[in-house]
Amino acid sequence: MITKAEQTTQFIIEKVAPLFNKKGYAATSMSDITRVTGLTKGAIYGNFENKEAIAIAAFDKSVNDLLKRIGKHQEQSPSPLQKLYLIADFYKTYYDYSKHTGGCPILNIGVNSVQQNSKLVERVQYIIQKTQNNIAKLVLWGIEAGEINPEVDAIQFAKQTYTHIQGAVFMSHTMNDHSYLLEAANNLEQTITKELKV
Amino acid sequence: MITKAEQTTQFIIEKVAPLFNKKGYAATSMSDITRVTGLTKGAIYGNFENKEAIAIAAFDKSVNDLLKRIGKHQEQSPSPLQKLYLIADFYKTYYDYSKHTGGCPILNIGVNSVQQNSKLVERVQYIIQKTQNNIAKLVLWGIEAGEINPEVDAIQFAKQTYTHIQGAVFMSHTMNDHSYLLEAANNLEQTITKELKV
DNA sequence: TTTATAATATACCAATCGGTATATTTTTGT
DNA sequence: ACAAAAATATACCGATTGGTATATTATAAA
Repeated sequence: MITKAEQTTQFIIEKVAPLFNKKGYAATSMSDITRVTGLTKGAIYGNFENKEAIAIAAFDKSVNDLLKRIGKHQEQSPSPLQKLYLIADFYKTYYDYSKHTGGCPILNIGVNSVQQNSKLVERVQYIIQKTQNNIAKLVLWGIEAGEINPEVDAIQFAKQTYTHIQGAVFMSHTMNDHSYLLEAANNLEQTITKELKV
Repeated sequence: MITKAEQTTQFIIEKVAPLFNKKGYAATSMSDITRVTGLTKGAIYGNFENKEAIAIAAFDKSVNDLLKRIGKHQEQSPSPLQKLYLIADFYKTYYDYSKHTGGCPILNIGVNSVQQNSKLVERVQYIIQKTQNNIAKLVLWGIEAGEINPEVDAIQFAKQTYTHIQGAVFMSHTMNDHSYLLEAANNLEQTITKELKV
């Protein structure tokens, strides 16, 4: 049985996630939170211990939504090589998607919680590491499957790929220009074709 | 003649720039500013109209220091191709440099002022555009000088290069790991050698 | 339908926010 | 050394901050 409070908790998280994403931890106030939810402080503090707990739940929600989406996009092919192409393909649509969630949670929360909020930055680091490992695993899997050149350094490729993508996310959002993400995605496709594909 | 106020203004900016860089606009308070400067509100508001003016001056100072440093580093060679290599070389040392200035001003102020402070984000956009144009100009100059393959798309290369570097700045600082910047710099050197050099 | 409990609203707290008026001190030109 | 002006310090402003104690309302089991 799903209680009323559990519903309210989810409702608050959904409403508040884009806010923390956009403004960051310090700049998001409790009155911002009551405003976007239409609830009072009593309701908010009845469901969360403090502001930090809300920010953490909001980050987790944003990231889980994102990871689910990327995961689903990769289901279009069972081949590890094709899954790598599908990651590039995913980021062609990421500008519009992340706009309506208040920006990229990894980038935004990463930048504005580093050396500011240890709990948040630890979560960001964990997600980055996890995402990187997933890319590296696809490469190793592709090598096993004979689809990818066995001389490729999986971890180095994963780091380089994720670095470039996050750079493109930053540039596109800061410059209000879709093209950085499009070109980074195209570039990734070319790199896969030239340097990974057997 | 340099007045006392002008001295104080510069002093405030120097002390405060790493603070805004690290914490962002909203999270940096006037009491933070009086604390790190050792001055009172009277002195601060005697030299700046408001908090936003301090943040803008701090950003300009951080960026000017950075651009001067990159410019100086490139003076080591008159050749446009070598200047591109020197840009890659510069970013090998950027992790330590940007750490003691509270992080990269372009990345940090970019992320936390986008859709929050139009004056700041406009300045960030201007600097990104300017830096990109400088890279593109080096490529064009290198083509004219016969050092660089004339088929290279200068603007595309500049965008891609700057995107990758900013991604590496983000990753290194968020993950507390120098290697992202080192590997991005090495990667840039390889790209110059393989795709630009005639 | 009643009752216990869970969930939300209201009203408040001290602390801090950005900013200002004025008093005091320091600098500057003479 | 002195007076005028510039620069800095002090003391305050109303508004807002995150958070809490308590009152009220809604839910759910009997």
